[in-house]
Amino acid sequence: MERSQIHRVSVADQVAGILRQKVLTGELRPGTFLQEIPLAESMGVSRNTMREAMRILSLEGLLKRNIHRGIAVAQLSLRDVHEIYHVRRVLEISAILAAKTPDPELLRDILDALQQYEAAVQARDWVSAVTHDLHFHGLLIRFLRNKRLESFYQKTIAELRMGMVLVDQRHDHPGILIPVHRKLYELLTAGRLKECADILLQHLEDSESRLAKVMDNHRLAQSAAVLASKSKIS
Amino acid sequence: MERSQIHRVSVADQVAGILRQKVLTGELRPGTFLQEIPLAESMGVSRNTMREAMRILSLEGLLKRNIHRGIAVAQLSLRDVHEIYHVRRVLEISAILAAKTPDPELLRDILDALQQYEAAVQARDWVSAVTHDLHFHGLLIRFLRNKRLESFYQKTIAELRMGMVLVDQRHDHPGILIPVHRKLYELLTAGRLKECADILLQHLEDSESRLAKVMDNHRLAQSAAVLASKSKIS
DNA sequence: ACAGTTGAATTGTTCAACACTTGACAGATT
DNA sequence: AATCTGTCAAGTGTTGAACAATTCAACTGT
Repeated sequence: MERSQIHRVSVADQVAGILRQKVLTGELRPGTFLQEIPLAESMGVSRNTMREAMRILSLEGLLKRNIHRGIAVAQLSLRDVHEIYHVRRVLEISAILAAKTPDPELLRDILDALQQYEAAVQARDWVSAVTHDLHFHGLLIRFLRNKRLESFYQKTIAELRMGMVLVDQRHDHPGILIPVHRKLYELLTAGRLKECADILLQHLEDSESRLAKVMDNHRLAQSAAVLASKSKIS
Repeated sequence: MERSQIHRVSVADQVAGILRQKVLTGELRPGTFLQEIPLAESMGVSRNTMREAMRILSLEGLLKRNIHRGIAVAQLSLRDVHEIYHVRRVLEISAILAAKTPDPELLRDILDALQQYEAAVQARDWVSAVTHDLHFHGLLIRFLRNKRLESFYQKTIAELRMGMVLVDQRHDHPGILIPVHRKLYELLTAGRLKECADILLQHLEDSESRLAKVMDNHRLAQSAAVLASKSKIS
């Protein structure tokens, strides 16, 4: 019998998973207030179970808890974005430099991710492109062969993705990044790790400043909209 | 009024804090099974609140949850120790290399920790020495100026400390490490970061192999004790 | 205007019950 | 004797209802 196929997960964990999906896909947008009772009823679970699920997500950083005031979907500040990219630089570069004798199977997975990414870009499917882009980078971390670092990295990337769904993906141009990713893969397989790390560092810095710019524009547009609606009221 | 002094923390968080203390000090030893109802009653809280607290600690990695089977204090394997030291190497070395223009106040805190550490060693107070040793290293991480990396590091160190209380501290000789820490501090203040990182790397590797050795001896002693008790039964 | 009060709404916490799993034990079967 | 099977107690998972504590907005009277 396949022991791994059995579905033994607690309801609270499943609810946390569903909620996590909704946050990461942007169905629940940053800043949204979540009320325990309506949410619990809408998902057919008890309030206690919903509280456990929300506790999980708040410990992951996806929800922000204010005691006696409610729970809201976390909002990334520019400072958060800077921190997250700092984490990425530290971990991804460490990972590249650790790829002295890379696992062939892992290299093939990375190539797969790269090709799917390129296909998505060619099809102008930006959402899919972002997914495979992040998957590509996530696979790099596996060179570290360290569960704790991997799960911390994934948790951090989840925060980043939450912030990214907010901005309109089409304002960005992930297609520009194809040559960079291809170059990273080639240097990696060639064992030229130092050069690969340098390119990666540059890539991450570019990526950060591009996202920061988009988010800043978005923020300005948002506050302008708020001002407009306020003047309409008065 | 001092708003910061007001006691606005949920009971579940407080219970989690108390439990965390008990685990880190070794009052609750690795492998101990925790039952919800007796524990909740002993601390005067409800079962649900205790469950929330245990959920927090299990997400921190201090408790291990087996569905329908109970919760136990986590036990570090040698592989875990290796992973944790890997995390330390990656983060602490990144931190040292980031100390290009170190904050003078932080340097003074580090010096304080160093001196307290040396005093504890001189007084043969090993428990205190370990505390200040870990505090010294924890302060290094502040050079990264990154809340996410800092809290991840602290969480990881907590796991390590939990594993360390198990073994008798006196078998180790933290006094040997005084010159290393002093040297690290001197290189750091002199701005000789690359050398400092090299010494630190060496120090962490030594430290890991020393702990691994102690833990392995301890493990052998434990299983020998188990065998002895079994033979006594039969 | 404005400080103080009231009250509805929401979260924090407790309690009691039931469903589901697990592990151990006793009896049946081979 | 060894193995299988059904039963049972204990513990966790989940629910629903209740009450306490806190916040926030509306109302009050001055």
